[in-house]
Amino acid sequence: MDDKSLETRLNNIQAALKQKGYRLTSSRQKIVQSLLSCGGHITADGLLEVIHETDKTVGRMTVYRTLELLSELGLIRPVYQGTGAAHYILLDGGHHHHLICSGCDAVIEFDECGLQDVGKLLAERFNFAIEGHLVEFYGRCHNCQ
Amino acid sequence: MDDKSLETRLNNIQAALKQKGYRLTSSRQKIVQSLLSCGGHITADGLLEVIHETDKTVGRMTVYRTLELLSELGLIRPVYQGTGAAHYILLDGGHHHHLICSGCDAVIEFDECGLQDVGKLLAERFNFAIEGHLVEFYGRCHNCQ
DNA sequence: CTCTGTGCAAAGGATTTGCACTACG
DNA sequence: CGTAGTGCAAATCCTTTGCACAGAG
Repeated sequence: MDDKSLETRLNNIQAALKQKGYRLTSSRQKIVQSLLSCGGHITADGLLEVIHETDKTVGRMTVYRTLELLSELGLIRPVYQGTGAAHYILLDGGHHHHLICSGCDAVIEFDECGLQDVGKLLAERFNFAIEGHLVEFYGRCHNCQ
Repeated sequence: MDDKSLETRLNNIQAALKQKGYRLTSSRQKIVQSLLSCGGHITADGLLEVIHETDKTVGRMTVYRTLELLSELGLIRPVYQGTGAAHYILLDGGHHHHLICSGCDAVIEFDECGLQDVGKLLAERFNFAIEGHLVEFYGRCHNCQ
């Protein structure tokens, strides 16, 4: 389900930006690239640090604004993980699934889903245009039990 | 699935607190009571306002701390809804399912789930003690399409 | 060339401490 | 009675604006 290369996903996101009339600036490219290569599950400031490892010219504000933009486009999504700042997760193909350990905040992503049918049912019942979904299991990982 | 009365749910939460050695103060009782009666999906400050309608003696700090405590116990969970402050949702029986409209931030809760099997599979595969889950569909509601 | 996007600094909120006081058990 | 819990105010952290400048199209 999730066998796209980073390259492909980068292109998809850039295409989505372009299609909506947003510009493909070098800052945005670096931000998207870094977000993809680190796999998501990162805060805005955390992402800024990653970016600064290779490029100091991108500013914090641009990271915040780009993440907000990508959220609006439905490409990523902020979630709470532990306390404090928002963590952004990637929404490949509109959905995302993970386990979170409430002990150590470790994250394990998975692909199983089985929610297509439920989604269709809900879309009909509530007259709702479903664009994607997030599934989050929480509990205790191997080490924290 | 979700046919518990407010009374029952209040007792369950209070029992969970007691069992873990936490005290059942009057502030905590009011906070939990207000949270249940408003159905969740509310910010800390929003909840404080609701409480203050009937009781001005509960302080903001206590609300924040109680919500954090309930989160640790797995009884509620903070989520992003729109931007700004964290919204807390109730986790009855460990799980919660809703639709969120990305246009107007309306929330529709539902009971369908069908994730028990997936949960068991994941628990085995990752040696993970699953305590509950959250399912969030997002898209556009009837009015926002 | 024009207008979107950027970066800085400062403002604005939300959440978290530190500490003396209260009250549950 | 002792300790967990509370409330206030100040501190801290995260995020958003205001504005002049830079760069994509």
